[in-house]
Amino acid sequence: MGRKRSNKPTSFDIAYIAGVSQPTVSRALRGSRSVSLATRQRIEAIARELNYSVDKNASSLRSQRSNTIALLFFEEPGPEESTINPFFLAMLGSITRSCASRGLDLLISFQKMEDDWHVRYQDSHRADGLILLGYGDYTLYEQRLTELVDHGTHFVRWGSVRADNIGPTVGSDNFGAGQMAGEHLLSLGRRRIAFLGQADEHYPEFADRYRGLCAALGQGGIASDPALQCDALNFEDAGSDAVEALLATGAQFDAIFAASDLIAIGALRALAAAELKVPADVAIVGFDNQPAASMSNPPLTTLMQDLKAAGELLVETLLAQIEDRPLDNRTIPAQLIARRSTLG
Amino acid sequence: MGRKRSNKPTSFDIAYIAGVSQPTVSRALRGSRSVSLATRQRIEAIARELNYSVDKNASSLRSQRSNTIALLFFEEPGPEESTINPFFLAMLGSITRSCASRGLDLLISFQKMEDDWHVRYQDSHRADGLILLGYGDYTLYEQRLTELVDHGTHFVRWGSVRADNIGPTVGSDNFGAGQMAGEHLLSLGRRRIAFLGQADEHYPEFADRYRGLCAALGQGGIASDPALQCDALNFEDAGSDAVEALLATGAQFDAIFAASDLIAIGALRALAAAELKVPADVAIVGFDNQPAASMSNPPLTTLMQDLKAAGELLVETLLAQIEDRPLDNRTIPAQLIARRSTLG
DNA sequence: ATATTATGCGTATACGTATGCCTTCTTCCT
DNA sequence: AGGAAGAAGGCATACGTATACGCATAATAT
Repeated sequence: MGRKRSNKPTSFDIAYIAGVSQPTVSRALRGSRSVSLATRQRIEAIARELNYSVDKNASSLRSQRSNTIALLFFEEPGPEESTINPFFLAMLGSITRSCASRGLDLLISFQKMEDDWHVRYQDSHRADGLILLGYGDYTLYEQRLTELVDHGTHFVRWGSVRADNIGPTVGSDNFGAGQMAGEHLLSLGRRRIAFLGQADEHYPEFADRYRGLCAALGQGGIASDPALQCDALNFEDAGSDAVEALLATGAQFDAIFAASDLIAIGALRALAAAELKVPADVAIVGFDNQPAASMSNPPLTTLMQDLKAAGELLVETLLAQIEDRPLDNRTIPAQLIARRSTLG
Repeated sequence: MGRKRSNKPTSFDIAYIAGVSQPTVSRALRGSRSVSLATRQRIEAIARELNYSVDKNASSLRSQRSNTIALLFFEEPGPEESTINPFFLAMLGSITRSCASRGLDLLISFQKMEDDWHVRYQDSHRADGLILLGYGDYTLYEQRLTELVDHGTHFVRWGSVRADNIGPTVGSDNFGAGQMAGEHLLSLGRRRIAFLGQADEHYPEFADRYRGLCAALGQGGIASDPALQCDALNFEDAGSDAVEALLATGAQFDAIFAASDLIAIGALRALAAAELKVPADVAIVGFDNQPAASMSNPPLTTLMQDLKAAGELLVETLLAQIEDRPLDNRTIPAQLIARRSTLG
């Protein structure tokens, strides 16, 4: 039965007990070299005994550094209101761990791209920097990013890594992954490969995947047929709609590369409805290796991104940005997970 | 091209421009009634124009209230290191939104139950309170909870709602849900229903579900057979192991109620391996309505918890706790989602 | 008319820490 | 021995806000 209103010990209390001044306590606990080893150990012992912990608000206020970063998810433009992209959710785990291992606190928030999210974090000293996750309308996104840069706000973004990006960006090697998907399908003898996903520059990651696919086709001596590219945003119904549209055009195809697993799963549904066998009639490759990908019927061949590396790199890049260290955009390789949707 | 080092405006700047004192600015922006309407509006206009935002650290330090809550996930004791229980992940979305709508910041973190997680948040004024999510060894959990209570730390916990809980608890109506599962299976003519999941009081939620099932059986005039209860922790392999163990005993059963979808999916795998048809030979009901539940083969009948209500209630209860308002443990009803794993 | 209360705002200060600067005491070099 | 340089720590103060208190002026009561 402890007191309800425990008087939290301060650095002054410790100083008094240790017979030193408050600043010395602060220096000792922060590991300053100008405190003797003996003094520091004495102070540390007292701190431990009192169950002291540094007041975060005071510390952040004084040092103007919160050791906190904010993770902002942007909701998809798709129809579902409440569901969050599972890929980003998975990334959350990895980012959280990266922060924890560096002693950083992590603030998280979901935003609509249209909202004034940039206002809430920039000046309030809530966070030292932002990690931005989410696709969405790239034109609007670019505008926001420009505002952040102009304002001097620190941030990293997950997305398509290009030379002319606004602000530092970390992302998968989407081009390389698209190539792998293409090569995989070519090696299985497929020649007419459809791409389900936006291929325009408003959706740069999808576009990169498509360009990778085209590159693989080119190397295989096959011209890519624009009729086999079919727009789809990142949700399941978009996938089935796209397949239906493709079938309606009468286009011939023996494989599909879907820009995401969600799209691929929708596509599977539409193919089943059209009585097409997977992979006998149509082989299909997804992207993201979501949990659902191994549960689908048949299990989905897909491209797995290294989430652990991704989270690590995001945090590392953001810190570099905050501490004004030089930083280089970097790309994370993907890996093909072959399952029965292509292997049969 | 904004300045990199923008001199953030303070309440003093606003005061100067408005021709009032700094405290008046503070009062105006916080909506104190002791500032005249005219003055307040003038101040608000200036603040908007300067893009002013209250410094969170200073505000929290002075008021001793951070308007931040921390969400702590406890990792499963199971084998997977990096994966997070999808149910809690889904809850995250709902909690985030509840916080956002109340203007609260949300700090998140994953912990091992063994860690000293209670130290980091209690005194540092990082957060006003904690939301605890996760199962795990209940004995250890209880010990930690007692420490929190003794220390006067505010928290709410997701779990089994009982009269003798340590600290406020919000949870699904696991007993009622277990009953629904039982009634559903009984109504389909099943009589020998196995339960996969821990049924002892170290895992109170699973135990509640089991008791609910037994109650339904009792009302149907059927004695529950202890031989049909088979321990399983919350991961996939536990489900298949349990089914294999059950089959090995030679026990007869025509239905399974699994304590979670993960367990159910593992069970499906083992049943398929044993060449048992679902639902013809064995009907199966899961719990959680995870995304994967609709993807399995056959799609899984399961119990859906109202996550939106859950998040809302967790936050509401925590705030009540923080503000010392009276609070009552409350329970959230579940809903049965019937799919082909029972309907055929 | 005087006593009373409410309104609107300024004064002073506290919240708890981190850091620039200065002082003291050693140590070491020439 | 004298002075320079380094080690260890104290002193003063700043970070930006919120709030207890007091003081006018105005409104109301008696």
